[in-house]
Amino acid sequence: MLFALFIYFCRQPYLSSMNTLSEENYLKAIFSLTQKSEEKISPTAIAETMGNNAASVIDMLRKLTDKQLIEYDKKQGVRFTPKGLKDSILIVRKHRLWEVFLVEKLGFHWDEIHDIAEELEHVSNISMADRLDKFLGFPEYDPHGDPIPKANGKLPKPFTISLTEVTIGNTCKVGAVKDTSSSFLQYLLKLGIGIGSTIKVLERIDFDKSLVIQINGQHTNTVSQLFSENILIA
Amino acid sequence: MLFALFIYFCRQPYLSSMNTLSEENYLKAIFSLTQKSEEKISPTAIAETMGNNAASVIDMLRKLTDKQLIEYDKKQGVRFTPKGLKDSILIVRKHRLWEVFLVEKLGFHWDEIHDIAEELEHVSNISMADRLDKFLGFPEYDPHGDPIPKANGKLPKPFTISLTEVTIGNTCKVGAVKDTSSSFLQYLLKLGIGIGSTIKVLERIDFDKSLVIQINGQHTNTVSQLFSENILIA
DNA sequence: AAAAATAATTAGTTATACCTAATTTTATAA
DNA sequence: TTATAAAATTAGGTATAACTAATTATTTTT
Repeated sequence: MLFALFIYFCRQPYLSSMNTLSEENYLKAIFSLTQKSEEKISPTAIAETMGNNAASVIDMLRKLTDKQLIEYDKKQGVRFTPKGLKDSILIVRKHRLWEVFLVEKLGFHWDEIHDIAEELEHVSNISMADRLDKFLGFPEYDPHGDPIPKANGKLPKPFTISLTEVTIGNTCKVGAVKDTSSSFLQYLLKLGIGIGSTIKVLERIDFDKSLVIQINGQHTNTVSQLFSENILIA
Repeated sequence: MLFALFIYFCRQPYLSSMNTLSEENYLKAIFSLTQKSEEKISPTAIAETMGNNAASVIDMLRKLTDKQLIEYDKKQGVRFTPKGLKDSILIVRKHRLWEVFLVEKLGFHWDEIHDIAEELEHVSNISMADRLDKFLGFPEYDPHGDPIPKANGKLPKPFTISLTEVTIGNTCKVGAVKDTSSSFLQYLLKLGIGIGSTIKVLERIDFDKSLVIQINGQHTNTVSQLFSENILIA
């Protein structure tokens, strides 16, 4: 009898250990917001990153709270529970590992991989991430230069200094791109800029803060401020 | 005006070129039934393979018919349209290629891969199958010995002759397993039998049609009729 | 401090894909 | 041929996860 009660009270939280596709996408969006800024995470902000409706977000926040993946109140915004953080990091880990796979093993270009990895990241096998990690040789950064969470959840140091901050005359290497939209990535491809490319900053135009840069010691180009802000140096 | 009408009438069938997860699972189930026997494919049979309800199947058959993936009437059962067949074969192709990947590249055992491949097979990028195929060296058979459809939709010859048909005293090689359940695959693992293993049939027991076999020229074992029926020889 | 704007929330609706139960149709056996 | 069983189908319902529109809270501006 007592045992039955025990079972009864243990049911709820442990039963729902797996997350739905939709839940995973919310976790990912919330995680991405925690990385992007220090501000509190609001339903509206989540709706924006997910391209959906705040009302839908509210619904889901209730669900994620019930599953003890997040805590939410209007004052503090959304915050992860330890379990929620762990789950989110695993999704990001899988996403970025699959991106490496798609580029290194299947020969996709870096502007094609995001959407594919969005599908692959949800594959639920428990040892998948670790096996993939090993197979790929434990890469630290994905093809956009984003740090890949380790098996223990730790993230390698992300690149944070943008091309706008490089002193005139200095040379640097591209560590990551901030914007990962196809249009930006394809433009970079056209300019011959990729992760590891060498960029020498020749001149800064005061008028609009555009930069004249030399790419891989070869051709020079003028690039906009927006462009420079989205190049992070190694 | 006429043009607007043209657009209007063209909408429906072409709009819905991508299939949902659920639709893909039905296509796969129907395909698997076409491979297994010559009988007409009934809603009940589909419900059985999918482990769901015949009423649900009827619903989906209507949807797949609307999308021009199948044709269905009670007399003839379910049959693919060319488009439906093409889509199904692509799913099977992806499933089996991913299975090869999971075993060859990630080191999974053959009893672990089915469910993972069920998730991977739905990844929708148009060049995924072909890139994966190339990366894996264009394998002809998956880790269970099932033929992998080629890019043009053609299937390599499947293995059809079971161990029950091997003459006493003869030696054969395992080409495929019919049953791919974990319990069977794990038992085979325990016996040291895999694809390519050598089996010599030493004796047939009249009473229950069990076989005494020698595995890889080493140890001998007695196996049931059900067991032998599920080993297909190369 | 009141008005206006923005954000959060609720209420009610929709589509998908499943379900059960009841009914109709078809096939099989008496 | 009729009774019975099995299969197909319909009707109606559920959960998920989205939506719109309306309402309530909270900020911001005046």
